[in-house]
Amino acid sequence: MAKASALSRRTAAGKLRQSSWTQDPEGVKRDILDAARQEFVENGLSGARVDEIAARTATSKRMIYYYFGDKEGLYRAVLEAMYDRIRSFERDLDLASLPPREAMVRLVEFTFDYHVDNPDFVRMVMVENVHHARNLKASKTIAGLNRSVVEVTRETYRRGVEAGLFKTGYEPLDIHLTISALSIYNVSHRATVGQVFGYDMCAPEIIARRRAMTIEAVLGMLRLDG
Amino acid sequence: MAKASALSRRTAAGKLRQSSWTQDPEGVKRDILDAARQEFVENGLSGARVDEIAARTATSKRMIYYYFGDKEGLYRAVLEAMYDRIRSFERDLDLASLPPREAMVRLVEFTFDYHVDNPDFVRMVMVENVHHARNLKASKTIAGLNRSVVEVTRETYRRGVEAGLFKTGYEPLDIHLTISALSIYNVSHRATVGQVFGYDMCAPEIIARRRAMTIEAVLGMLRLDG
DNA sequence: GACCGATTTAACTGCTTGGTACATTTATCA
DNA sequence: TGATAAATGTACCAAGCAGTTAAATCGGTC
Repeated sequence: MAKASALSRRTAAGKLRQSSWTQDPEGVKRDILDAARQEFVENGLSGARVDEIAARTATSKRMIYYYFGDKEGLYRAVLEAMYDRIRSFERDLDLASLPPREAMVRLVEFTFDYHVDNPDFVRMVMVENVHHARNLKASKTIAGLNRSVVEVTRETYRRGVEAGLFKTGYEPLDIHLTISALSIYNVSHRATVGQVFGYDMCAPEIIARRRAMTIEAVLGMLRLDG
Repeated sequence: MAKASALSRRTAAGKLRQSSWTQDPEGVKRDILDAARQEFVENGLSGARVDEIAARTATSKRMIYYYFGDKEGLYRAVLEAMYDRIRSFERDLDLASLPPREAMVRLVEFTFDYHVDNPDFVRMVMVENVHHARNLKASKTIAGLNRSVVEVTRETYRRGVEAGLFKTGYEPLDIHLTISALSIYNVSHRATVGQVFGYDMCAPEIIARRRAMTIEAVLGMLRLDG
């Protein structure tokens, strides 16, 4: 496939090999991580095959073990890279400048869109849950990371309550979980929903509809008159 | 463990075996399905080991292949049994006798509680999604099954709209998916939420809180004044 | 220009694991 | 009671697969 791209150094049939290559640790690592992400996302942790990951790279299996130790180490590296990415995105949110209600809507939209746009992340989280978050536990980097979203939620909710717009008494984390649940489901359960109900959750108009409903649900939950 | 129960016929150390056993096809099948469910729920499809399943039964590995063909056949059988169970539960719902709003609340409560009470089902669905619902596709039994919940949702929603209680314009299936999303998440994402936020989604008081919020969110979404 | 650690290749290994061959026992029924 | 089919136990196998060995090559340094 796209193996003969940037890192191309393989010969056609193994013969005639020019036996010349350039050192590129970072490039090789990125190449491996990329191939691994695809494979883990596609087949899960147990379902993924190291040989298959190696085949997807421009390098060899040996390098996987050289840089990542073992299969789980590689998996953990992929997981960490994904969480890093979501953290960097969260910084872009600037809700303080918006009035509470609009800020909350934007927070929901952001969360919803992030999951739609990053199905790989959703699937990795799913896989991680199947494995009881064992590798999340083992990772030092990730601990105390996602807290920031909760802080943003807390602040937005607080302002809304203060302005007399939102019902009081909720835990900010619970609000975040509600938003998460409604956002993740549409991606994580595409396959079974598609199969059982014949409903294509990839279709743009359906995604748009579920997005609107998610906003309504969250605002409805927070609304005062009940 | 509980291996030496109803089907007990194993000798202590293999020696001294009395070489006497009774035929019990249905019992053996149930025994295998039970052991398989535990293993698949615990480790997923690829992560599950046939030898481990056999070890959990009172019978031998040979019987698994005798009755279920191969690993995937066994997995499919477990999946089908789970969907059978949820279908039988759905019959217990009698919402027609309740006013629309109360009926909707009860529907949400039922769905929420079912998932909390059947984490195995939730995990199997998760595993199935990791595998792109490939086995759901392969199963004849399951197709056109879960439709009944949607019909119940449709009818309840219709009555609510007619009574001037609910906002118009929603798809019944979308309402069901919203309820499902909020119900499933608390079970399916226990591990990662527990790890990332230190939040114990098994704790009764937290479950109760999320249950209440789920009801609020769904009713809030359906409410007229917006 | 030779030395050295970092990087990379190619071939290999041994255990795991899904699946099977074959013998044996149990129930059925003529 | 003895023939036959269904059910079960035991031992085994071959492929799959994570992980390794050993040697070669590269990039810099003195």
